[in-house]
Amino acid sequence: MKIPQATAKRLPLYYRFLKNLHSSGKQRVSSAELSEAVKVDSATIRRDFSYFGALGKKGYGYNVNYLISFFRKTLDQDELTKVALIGVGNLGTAFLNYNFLKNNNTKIECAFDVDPEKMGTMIREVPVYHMDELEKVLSEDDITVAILTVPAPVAQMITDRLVKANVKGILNFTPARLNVPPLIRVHHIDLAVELQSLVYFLKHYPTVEIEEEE
Amino acid sequence: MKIPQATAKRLPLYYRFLKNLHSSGKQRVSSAELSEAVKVDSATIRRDFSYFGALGKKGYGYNVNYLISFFRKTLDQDELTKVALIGVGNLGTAFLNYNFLKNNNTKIECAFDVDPEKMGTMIREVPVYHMDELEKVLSEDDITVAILTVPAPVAQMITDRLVKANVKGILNFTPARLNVPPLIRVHHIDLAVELQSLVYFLKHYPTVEIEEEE
DNA sequence: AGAAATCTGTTAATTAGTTCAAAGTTTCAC
DNA sequence: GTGAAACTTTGAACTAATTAACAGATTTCT
Repeated sequence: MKIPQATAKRLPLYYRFLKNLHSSGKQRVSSAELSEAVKVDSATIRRDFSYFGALGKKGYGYNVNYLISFFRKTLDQDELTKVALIGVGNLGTAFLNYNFLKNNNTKIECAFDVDPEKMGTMIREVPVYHMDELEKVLSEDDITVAILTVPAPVAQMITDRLVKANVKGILNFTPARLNVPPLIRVHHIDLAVELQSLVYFLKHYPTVEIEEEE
Repeated sequence: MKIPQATAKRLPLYYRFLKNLHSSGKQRVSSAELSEAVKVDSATIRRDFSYFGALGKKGYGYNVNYLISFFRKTLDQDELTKVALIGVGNLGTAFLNYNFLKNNNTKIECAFDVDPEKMGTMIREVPVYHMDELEKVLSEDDITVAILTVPAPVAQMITDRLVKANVKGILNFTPARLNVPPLIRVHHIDLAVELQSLVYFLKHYPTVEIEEEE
């Protein structure tokens, strides 16, 4: 199945809004209504959905329950994805308090930090281990996704360890650009760059309105 | 000047790495070297730079100091951009502790929350006001950029107030998709979607390697 | 039942973004 | 000074993504 990247990035968004619609009692929805909610052009939504075949009915729209169950399967929502959090600083702690599980069936299973004070504690029921135990815990728990919220200077070194420990995907909140072997996937979220580019757009594109994602 | 969006988003990234190069003593740099550092194809870098005219020299590369001073002007780094933070929860607090100023000449000038406990306190030298004072403080301080880290259910209501208070750009960390008038710019950073889409890519695009942003 | 309205699926057109590669400068080594 | 090597600039090709537009299917209305 050849789904464009841009489409793939929107799927979780669709899924979440469909669940909202469902819980507000809606049975059917048109691409135009959904567009209003998720702020994506309705033609784009129809195009996106059609990559998966004919999910809707002409003249009717889409059945909310059907779409939800379809996306649940497509997004593997039936199995829990375990995630490790590396670096329990301010940002890391914020993520530990963020309930990813609720909407996404992803769960931060364990956290790591170098601070001996933090070691052995639990934050929101997530155990915090010392960084030395990284490899051991990851392999025992069979975790292949990591959120990286460590200081930039140590990001590469820790990434190397993650890769060795069989991690396949990294959500990198560090300003560092990571060197990884070809099959490892890294998504960057660079807060300073986001803020800076917003400011740039405001000053230089004063009339246009566009959204992003990153 | 017609700079493609994709290019504009990379500018802050280039700027930061150029400063790194500078402080490590480098005088000149080729697109290939820079590519290695920022993980952007070298042809893309050359194309990006060339939108601004001929910044480099054939056979030589780019002069680091020249590029830095050029981007400093282009990114308006000489004037400080004041930013408001709305919602001093876990994520908001993390941002207050993040030193945007250091690299970007953007500064969180004030923060707002509904919690009366927080009101009147300072976090990292940033004063926390009650949400009721939003309009007053923003207009007094002439702030037009806001970081939104409030609970999703109140995001739209607060956005409406921000817009009325003359805010032009919003960095939205809320899962809500905001309704704003045409001239207001919103960048979304949706943490759950990012994590979810990373997981999707891992399962469905196991062999390809691509990076993202924003 | 028939006419009007709704709304998808998809083809085609458009726009945006990336990458290639030829042409042309500059540097460097000798 | 000369030739080879290094590197940018830029037109052109290519790839990806968005948007328009409409035929065809279904529903809704009367």
